[in-house]
Amino acid sequence: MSSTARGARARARIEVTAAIKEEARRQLAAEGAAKLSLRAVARELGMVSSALYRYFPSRDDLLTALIIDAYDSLGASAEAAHAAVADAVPLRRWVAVCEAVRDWALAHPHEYALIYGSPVPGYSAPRTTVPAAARVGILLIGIVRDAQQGQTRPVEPPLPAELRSEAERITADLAPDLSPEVVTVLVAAWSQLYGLVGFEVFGQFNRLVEERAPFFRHAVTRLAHGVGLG
Amino acid sequence: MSSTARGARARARIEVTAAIKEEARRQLAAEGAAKLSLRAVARELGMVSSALYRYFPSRDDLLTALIIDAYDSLGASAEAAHAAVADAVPLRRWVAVCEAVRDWALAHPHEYALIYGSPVPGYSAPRTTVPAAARVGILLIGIVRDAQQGQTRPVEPPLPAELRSEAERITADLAPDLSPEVVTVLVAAWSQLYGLVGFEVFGQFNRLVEERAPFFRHAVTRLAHGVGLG
DNA sequence: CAAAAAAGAGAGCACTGCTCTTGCTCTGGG
DNA sequence: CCCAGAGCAAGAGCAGTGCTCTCTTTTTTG
Repeated sequence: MSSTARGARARARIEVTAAIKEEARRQLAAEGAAKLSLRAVARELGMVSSALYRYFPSRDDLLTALIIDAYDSLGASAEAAHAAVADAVPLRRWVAVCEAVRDWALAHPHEYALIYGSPVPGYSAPRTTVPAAARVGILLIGIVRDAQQGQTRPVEPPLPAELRSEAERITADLAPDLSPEVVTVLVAAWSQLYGLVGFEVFGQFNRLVEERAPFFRHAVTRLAHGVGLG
Repeated sequence: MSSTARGARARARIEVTAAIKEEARRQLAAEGAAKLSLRAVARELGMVSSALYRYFPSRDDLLTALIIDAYDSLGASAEAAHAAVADAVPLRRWVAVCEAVRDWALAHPHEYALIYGSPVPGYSAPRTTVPAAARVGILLIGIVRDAQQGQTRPVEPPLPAELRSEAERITADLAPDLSPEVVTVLVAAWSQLYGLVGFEVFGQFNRLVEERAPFFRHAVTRLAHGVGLG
C-alpha cells in the first residue's frame, strides 16, 4: 500500500512535522536562528516541549532541516528565474540567476544567514545538504556551458603554473567539457556572487551603496564577462 | 594628571575590563559566539556573574567590544602586510592585503564570523564599529589611487546610465580623485574579496577547492585587474 | 485480542542572561 | 583628617533555555 495511506498515525506524523517546521521557520524569519526556541515552537503549537523531541532529536536537527529547506527554496527560486529567460542570451540568463539569488536573500535574510552566514552550532553542514546547496552552482555551470557553443571572450590572465593541476582536478569534478581556465574563474565568481549578496543583506553597504539593484546588476555583469559571457 | 595614574580603582577597572575581554575572546575562539557565556567568563575569572555587569551592561555589549577589537585586529594585520611591501608595484600590494585578510580570517574563524558572518543578535553594528571596519577598504582605495599615477588598464564595461549618478555619489564620499568607474568596481571587488574568504572559512569550498592559497591568489589577482591594476 | 510500538504529558536537571538588594572598600571635597 | 557617596562584589532570585526520564494513553500489528 502507498505510504500516504499508511494509517492515521503516519499521516499525522508528517503533518505535525510540517507544522513544526512551519512555525520554526516563522520564528526564524521573525527573530533569527539564535532566538529559535524549541519550547516556543512547542508552545505555539499547543504541545509540550518534550513531545517535540519525537520529531526532531535536537534543536540542531531542526535547524538542519530548515537549512536544507532554505537551500531548496533558494535553488527553486533561481531555477524558476532561469526558466523564465531560458531562451535568452547566456549573459541575460546569468544576470537573471544572480538577481534571483539576491532577491531571495533580501526576502529571506535570516534564512540566507543560516546557509551562507556563520555556521550556527559548533558547525555542521552534514552531507545531506550538499545536493540542495549545489543547485545554483549547477545553474551557473550550465549557462557557461551553453555559452561555450557560441563565441566567448578570452579568459585572462592565464592560469599560473602552481594552479594548473588543481584547476584540472576541479574541472574533472565539476564540468569536464569546460576549460580549466573557465572553471576556475567560475568557482571564484560563484563565491564572489555571495560576497556581493552577503554585504547587502548583512548591512555592509549601509550608508555606502544606496542604489543597490543597478549596482548589483553591474557587478554581476562584470562577473559574467569574467567567465567569458557577453 | 595622566589618566594612567588616576588611582588604583581606575587602573583596576581597565585591567579587569581587559581580562574579561581576553577570556571572552578565548571562549569565542574556542566555541564561537553562540556559546559565549557571561557566567562562564565570570566563573573563569573567579568572580560572580553579576559583578561582570559593572563592566559590560549586557552580553551584546561584550560582543560589540569584541567586534570592534576584531575589526581592529584585522585592520592592523592588513596594514602590517601592506607596509611590508609598501614599495612594491600596486598589484603586489593589492595581493598582499587580500592575502592578509585571508590569513587573518583562517587564523581567527570565529572572530571573522562575528564581523563578516551573520549579525549575531537582532542585529547591531553600532556606529562605533565604522572606523575600525573601514581600515581594509581604505588600504585598497589607497593602492588603487597610487596605481592611477602610473599606467592602468581600462575598466570595462562602461557604467550603465542608471548607475551613473549613484556611482558619482559614492565616488564623492569615498575617493573624489578617482573615476566613478573605478570606484564602483572597487566597492564590488571589496565585497567579492569577502565572498572568497567567507566561502573558504565557512567550508563552502570543502571537497571542491583544495589548493586554496593559489586559487585565492589567482582570484584576487583578477580582482586587481578589474580595478585597473597590473 | 493481546503485545508492541508510537506518541504525549509532566517533572526535573543544569544551564543561560539579567535584576535587585545587601554589604564592603576606596576616594574626593569639606 | 574624615566621612558621605561612589564604585564594586556577592548572593539570591526570576524567567527562560535544551534535553532526559518516567508514566500514561493511543494506535498499530502479529
